[in-house]
Amino acid sequence: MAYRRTETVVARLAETRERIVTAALKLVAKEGYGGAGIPAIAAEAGLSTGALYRYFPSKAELFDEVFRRGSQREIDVCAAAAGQPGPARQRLARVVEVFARRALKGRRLAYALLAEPVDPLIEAERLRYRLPYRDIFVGIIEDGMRAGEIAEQDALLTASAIVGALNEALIGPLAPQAKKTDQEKLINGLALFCVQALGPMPPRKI
Amino acid sequence: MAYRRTETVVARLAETRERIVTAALKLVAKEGYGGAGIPAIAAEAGLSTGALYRYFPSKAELFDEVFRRGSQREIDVCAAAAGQPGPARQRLARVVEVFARRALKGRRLAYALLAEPVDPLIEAERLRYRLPYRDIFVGIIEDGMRAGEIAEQDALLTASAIVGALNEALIGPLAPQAKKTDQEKLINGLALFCVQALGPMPPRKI
DNA sequence: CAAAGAAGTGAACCATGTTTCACTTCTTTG
DNA sequence: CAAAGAAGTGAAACATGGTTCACTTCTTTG
Repeated sequence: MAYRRTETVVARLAETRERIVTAALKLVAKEGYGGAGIPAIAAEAGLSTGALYRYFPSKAELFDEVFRRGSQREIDVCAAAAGQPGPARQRLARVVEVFARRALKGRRLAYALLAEPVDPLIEAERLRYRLPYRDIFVGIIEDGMRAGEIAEQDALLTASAIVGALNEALIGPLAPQAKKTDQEKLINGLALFCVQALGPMPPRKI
Repeated sequence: MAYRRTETVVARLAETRERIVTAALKLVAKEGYGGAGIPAIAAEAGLSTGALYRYFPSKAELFDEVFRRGSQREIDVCAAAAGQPGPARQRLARVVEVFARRALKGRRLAYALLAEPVDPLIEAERLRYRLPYRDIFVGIIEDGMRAGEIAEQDALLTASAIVGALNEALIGPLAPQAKKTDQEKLINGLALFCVQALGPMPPRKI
């Protein structure tokens, strides 16, 4: 027994792993998936292709983590916006605004995370990372129904539809070659769309 | 000059071309894109791989046509539904219902056309084939605005959002492994969502 | 029916990009 | 510092699947 992982080594390994994810994220944000092959990521992280495979068993698993990282902050911010007190419609509008505004700000990454055509393998990952958003909306809608602020409905359906609406409406403006549109108008329009989609205030129960 | 294309030959060529597209469509509908490689398509159409390339210069162009075919009937039906007389909201609801109902009926193909993860190359085609739907909705919305039935709004934005909402809400139920849900409920829910998203009837102009 | 032009064949080719592996370098321990 | 176990290297192997091409078969015309 002549070698054992020291704390130092463990820390360094963790740091390297971190560097890999960061490098991948950086490349994706800068050049899209086209520029984010394994050799490029490894180089960007400052290690060899082979070494990368000591940290991630496959590209798919690497990108699983890359998506988690790329999305987590956004999801957190949206969840926080959703958690603010207020009527359901207002909360929904806030989340939509926050989501759209941030996406438009970090265009390249948002495009990659939401819309850029990618390998089927990675696409499958990406679909999964929409679920948290859907769930945020489900929460708001259910709260609204409980509070009698919005009509009874299939919260999952409405929430899915909202997620789809946001994505699709943003694809165009997020595309790298898109010409600048009036972002605030877009954001407000989207928020209005989503809030209205919930339907009118239901008649008060007696 | 010892050979020229006879009418007969021209007809046969056209027929072969047709067979290729049909074969591709059939394979996609049956097994998804996984089963729809060039060799498989050629075999299904009853000719060799090489021959196929006399009809289509590349896979992308073949699939361009495959999408056109796969979508055209659906688009036509939706356009017809959109063309029926009536107030904009009603027309929108009709289109949504028709679209969703037909998608749920031809699940496998609809899934392939709308949602299945595919090569980036093909994904790009697919994005293009959403535009006709968007344009149908744009038409309805603009009519509605002109008629004072719905509030002034960015028709392109609303239409895009509707397309996205439909797609996303259908992905789950269309997925091959999805368990059956109450389709009519889904369809009605979607129609309601979309109609409500247009906003309330604006106050009459004086 | 011979010549010419076109269509058809399918195995080989190629491009792309992931994954492996024999080898080197580094780190730890007795 | 020698031995052992890990981590790192990077060129080569591999996998996938679209595309090509030298050759064969078919069709037309004089």
